[in-house]
Amino acid sequence: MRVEKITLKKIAASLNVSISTVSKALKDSHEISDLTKKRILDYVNEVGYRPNNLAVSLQRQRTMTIGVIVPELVHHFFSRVISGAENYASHAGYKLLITMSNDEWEKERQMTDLLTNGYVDGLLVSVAKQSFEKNNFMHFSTLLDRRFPLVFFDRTPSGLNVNKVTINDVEGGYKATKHLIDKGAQRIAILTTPPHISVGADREKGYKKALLEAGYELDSNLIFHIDERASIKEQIAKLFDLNPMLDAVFAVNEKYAALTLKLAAQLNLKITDDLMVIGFTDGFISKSTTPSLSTIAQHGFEMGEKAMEILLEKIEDKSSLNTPKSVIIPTNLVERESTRKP
Amino acid sequence: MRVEKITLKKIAASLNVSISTVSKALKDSHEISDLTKKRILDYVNEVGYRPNNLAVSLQRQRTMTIGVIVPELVHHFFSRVISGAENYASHAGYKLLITMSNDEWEKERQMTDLLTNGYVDGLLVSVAKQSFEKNNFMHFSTLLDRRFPLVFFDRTPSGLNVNKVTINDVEGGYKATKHLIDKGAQRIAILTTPPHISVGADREKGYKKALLEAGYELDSNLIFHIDERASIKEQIAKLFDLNPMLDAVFAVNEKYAALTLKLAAQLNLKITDDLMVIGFTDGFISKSTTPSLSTIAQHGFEMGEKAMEILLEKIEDKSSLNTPKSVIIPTNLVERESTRKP
DNA sequence: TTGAAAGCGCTAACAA
DNA sequence: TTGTTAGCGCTTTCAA
Repeated sequence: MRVEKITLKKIAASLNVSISTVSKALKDSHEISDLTKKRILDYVNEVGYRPNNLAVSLQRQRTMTIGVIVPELVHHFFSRVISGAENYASHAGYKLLITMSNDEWEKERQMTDLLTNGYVDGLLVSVAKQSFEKNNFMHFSTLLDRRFPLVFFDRTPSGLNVNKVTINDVEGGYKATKHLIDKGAQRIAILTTPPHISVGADREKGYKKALLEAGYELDSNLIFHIDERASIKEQIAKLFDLNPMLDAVFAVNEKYAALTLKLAAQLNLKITDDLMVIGFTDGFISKSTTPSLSTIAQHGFEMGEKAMEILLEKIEDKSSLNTPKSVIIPTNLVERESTRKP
Repeated sequence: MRVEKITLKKIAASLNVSISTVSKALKDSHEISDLTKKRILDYVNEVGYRPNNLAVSLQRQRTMTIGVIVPELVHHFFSRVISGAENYASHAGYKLLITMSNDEWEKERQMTDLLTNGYVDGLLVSVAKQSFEKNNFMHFSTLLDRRFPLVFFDRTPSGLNVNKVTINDVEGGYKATKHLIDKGAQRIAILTTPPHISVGADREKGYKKALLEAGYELDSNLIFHIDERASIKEQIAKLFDLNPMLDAVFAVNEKYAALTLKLAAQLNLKITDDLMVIGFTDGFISKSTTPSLSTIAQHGFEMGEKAMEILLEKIEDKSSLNTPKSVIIPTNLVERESTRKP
């Protein structure tokens, strides 16, 4: 069992050649004779040499890897974005290194630091909730100053002129609400996030826009900002308690939508006669509930691909860094059983 | 806007001191006078210097980061394991770098190579499906030869004596099936993976064991190996077609279980009178379906913590590498509506 | 065709 | 208290 690590230096010593000869031979350089090449290659295969990536990257000042920072991994949507990014990146010869911020500012800062100081050539980020709460994006503005290639997706920092790929959340919220209105709903509630989460706030804007446009009145009893630190289910239960006449719910994510459905079943409410529900994000959950959930599809995979496309463009052509690019991925309504009326 | 990168060398030159003085000052070394320290620190803060992690790691031969390779991210279970691993690691001062194999052998090999040649001090892996199909684990045996700290979780390579944290899948399958038997089921089907996926195969073993022990006969019509490249739903539909007398289904994962429930609703089968369903993995899906799903909880978070605990132990005490450690995380039955009879 | 040497950015032993 | 130097493992230019 071998334990010491093998380096070019050791190979060179064993074979009585210089380090540069070994290095060149491994790159199949024409400078090296076939005989020497073979001798070196044979030996290298035998001992199972692997170049040290740290040294290579340090020297090359290029890593061919891209960093991704997401708030969490459990969300189907983020996983899809990552898959899309991975797909695009791998075709271009880049690898992906993924980290989680856990929605914490400090961890986001730490991972940004780790990745952008040598590990990766570019960074893809969806911003942590806590960074919005603190309204602190200085770890990103430093990167911008350094002209480090950086693209945001879905959750983008406020007040910074950056590259970003998002969906039109206002429009998405509008579409969802409009759909409920078209189906005849009279009292439509929204289950949304606290106001500092831009995606939730925007979907809420769309909700309000659709209601007002249709001549409905806004009712603050119907607008619930879910606090995830407490029991989500109890908060939804309270919504039902407070609003006996409720006939439709727009939930800004799959989780809230699925829980609403579950609670409705417990309350013996008939979908869609008594209640209609529409969610957001077309993940596995929406397809597998009974009844299945109508939703707004976000196309995470495409978002990841597009974000990576922009990032690689910024990496390969640094001059393009001067003009931040902003792309909006279209959403669309997916109608399923939870809003399908005869 | 600053664009060139700042290094110790440049700082030293600007301040007319040596590189090592700057380096020491940044570490708050007692060797450096307070005056010089202040001068350096002030300057460093002003220009926003960040050490190059590549250089630091190369020099230190230590990165304080751990690599994780998972088949995919969309599975709630893997996300939970990662969270557990992250939790333990961060308390010990380690960071996590996550990559996906996409269940592909080549990508798994590539990421193993990338991470273990400089980027990380240790590796946590759940093996790709394709590696089982090819029965090729040489990228791992090379690591073992090199005595690189390595711990597997959930899906472990066959025929290699390695550190691993798993659940007892045979026992899990047994518990699930036994539960259905206890509830009075007569014709119990299993929806499982192709035989080369060890976790599926083991759960199937437990299924058979429970049936035989209870005096049931094994019926190959009731054993379905799902091929995920084709429509899962159609395959489940076929199971129902073939077995009109079917009264219970054990699905080896949440996805198959949720789809079974959905199909049952479409066929107007009453849960639990006509059909009972039990799944595997206690994720969000199992809780949110209607009826909610009974399942075998795998405790992914604990698995991640334990795997990381073992890995860090191997890293800190290299001598422990000689004795591979194998830990089994207990599973438990979670009874919900899909098997709850009056 | 091969080798010497500089350098990527940093740490740390040793010298001044 | 500060600076010089060697070296982590590699690439690459230039010399032999």
